[in-house]
Amino acid sequence: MKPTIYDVAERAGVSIATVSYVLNNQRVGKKSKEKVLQAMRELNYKPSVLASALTGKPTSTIGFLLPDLANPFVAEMARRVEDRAHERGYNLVICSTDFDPNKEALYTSLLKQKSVDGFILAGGFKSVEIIKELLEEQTPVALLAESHPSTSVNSVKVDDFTGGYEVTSYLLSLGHRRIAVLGEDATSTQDRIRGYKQALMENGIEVREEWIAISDFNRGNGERLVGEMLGASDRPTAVFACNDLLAIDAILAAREKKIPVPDDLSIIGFDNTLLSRACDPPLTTMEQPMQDMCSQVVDLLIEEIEGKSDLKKRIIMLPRLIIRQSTGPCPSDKG
Amino acid sequence: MKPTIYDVAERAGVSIATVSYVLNNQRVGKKSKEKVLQAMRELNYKPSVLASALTGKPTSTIGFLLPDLANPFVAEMARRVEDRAHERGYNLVICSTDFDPNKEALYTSLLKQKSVDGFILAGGFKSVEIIKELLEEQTPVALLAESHPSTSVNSVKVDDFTGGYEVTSYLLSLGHRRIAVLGEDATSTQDRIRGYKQALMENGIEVREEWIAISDFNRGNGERLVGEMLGASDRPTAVFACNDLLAIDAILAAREKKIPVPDDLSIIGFDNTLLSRACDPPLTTMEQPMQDMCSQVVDLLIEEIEGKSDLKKRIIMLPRLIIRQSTGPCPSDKG
DNA sequence: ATGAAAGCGCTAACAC
DNA sequence: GTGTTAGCGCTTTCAT
Repeated sequence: MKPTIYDVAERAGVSIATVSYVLNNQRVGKKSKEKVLQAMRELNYKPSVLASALTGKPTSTIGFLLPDLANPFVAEMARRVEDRAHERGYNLVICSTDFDPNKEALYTSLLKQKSVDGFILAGGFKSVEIIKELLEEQTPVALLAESHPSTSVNSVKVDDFTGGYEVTSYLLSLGHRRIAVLGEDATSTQDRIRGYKQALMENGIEVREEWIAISDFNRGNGERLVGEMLGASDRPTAVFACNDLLAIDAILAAREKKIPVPDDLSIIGFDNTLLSRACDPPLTTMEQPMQDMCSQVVDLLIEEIEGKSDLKKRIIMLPRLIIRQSTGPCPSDKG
Repeated sequence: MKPTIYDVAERAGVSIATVSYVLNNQRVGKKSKEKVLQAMRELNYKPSVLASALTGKPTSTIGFLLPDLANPFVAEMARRVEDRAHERGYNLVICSTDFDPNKEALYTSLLKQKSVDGFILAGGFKSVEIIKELLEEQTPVALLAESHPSTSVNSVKVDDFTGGYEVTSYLLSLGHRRIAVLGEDATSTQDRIRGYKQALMENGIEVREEWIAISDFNRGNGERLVGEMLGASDRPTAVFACNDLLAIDAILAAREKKIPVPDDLSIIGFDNTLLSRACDPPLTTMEQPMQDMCSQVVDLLIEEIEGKSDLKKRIIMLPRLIIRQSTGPCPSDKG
């Protein structure tokens, strides 16, 4: 049987209270501390997190709800969050919610039963009610790549509006005037599109709603949407995809239609994932400072969990344009 | 405060035992059962997994140790495992071990303290000692995309030897005689290389050790290794990469050296991940029946956890060749 | 500085 | 069929 504090206490010739004290670095005589430590080593004793959690102590476990672990961007995020959490002595329970409010409710409830200390909710978390509920019951929460303007909750994200604005400005600077957007049904997309519209407007360019496509989360859907836009006689010369995965959809659509990228069509992504280097042509994209963002949410959450700070923060980071080979001057402008 | 069985019992006018019984679907009178259920609803009662686990019941949590969540292949695997686990009512605690035995030891120990019911160890798990240790203490374990011939442990994987053999046979059938391999330091690579050598030998082709490259786990390392092989005057006409990520490294190396794929160099991958469709040219690759494999390990592990079966199984699935555009006839053979 | 003992929420004999 | 009660392993108050 696994050794318990009783075994350790007995072996060290002290009471279980004393053992518990050394476990928690409380006041203990140097001598008995040494004996206890010795006994622990000899028995290869590992305290039970369960038992200690039952008495009210935290479990050092964080629930991480994300849309879909199979998405490389999300997976990379998960890895960064995991790393930081481990560094801080926490474990991660990961659940993919598929943008489904039912799953969100299910998993938050489940994880609460398992006494996670807090939640990190990653971009694309749908249910504001759940967030509010967690907040009300004082469950520590932090949002990653997402924020809720009206709610007082910790969050870390990039400035999506600026991102959209800068992407569009860059395309404009290349001479493009006919710029399409491919996004998904998420708040980040909305903000990026606002930035896109702003940039167009400032340059006196009309926004064409038929060039704003929102993909659902089925793989290949973006490819179809871009295909349709490219099929029209009057087609865009540039596509701003709201993430790298969608940008690849756009590349596939262009390839299908035999439209050379970037010569006849510029494509720009968002996220700067591994994918953006691997695809052909390598993707011009907006980089999100992933590592930083992930460390920050974890730290934010842990601060709240450990009660070191009860002020909520909203951290906004700035994205950065990475120019590769999927973008070029507007065709009609060329020599 | 969160309601406990005591609250429920009081409200329903029964004893806590009765409440516990309905919780566990034991013999209870229909009447009191109804009352208890009613009380639970009214109080929005959720049982504490901690407390029940402390009495020896399982936690319905599985520890999933994998090499690196940021690797898209691994992430996809994680997602499948997650799905199946959730279907069966289990949660997943995921830890990336980076092929580092120290991390492996750390996380298994940590998760044992948190009373996970069992472990799934994914391909590339280094430490045989840890596996043996888990086995000895009767901790349920299942291996995914990995197996240990000498140990009696549940495992699910593809037949790597056959995979390597078939990849090589296919390349041979295209006329290639100078075939390089790019692998990583994993048992799966070793088996695939055995298959590769076997196929070469059967065709009377000499194995050239300088064409067998093993990449470490630093990104871009594979690219360098292939670059070196392609730089030699006497270079291979085909590269067998032991996973899609490495195949992309090979594509990048070829692109760098301005060697057209597949015209002057055929490249073949393994895994059939999302990447293989997205890259250019789309990758010919061996498909692992990921979804099946993942469901199976989860089921295998849960069977052991729930004590429904104490026989160990080793499940071997067969990989399947997916032909896309990264492979073609050997240059010198061409019209 | 250390120990005795109550209690965290639940399970499972055992008794009725 | 239902209640009583003794734990599960640990924390923590209160004495000493």
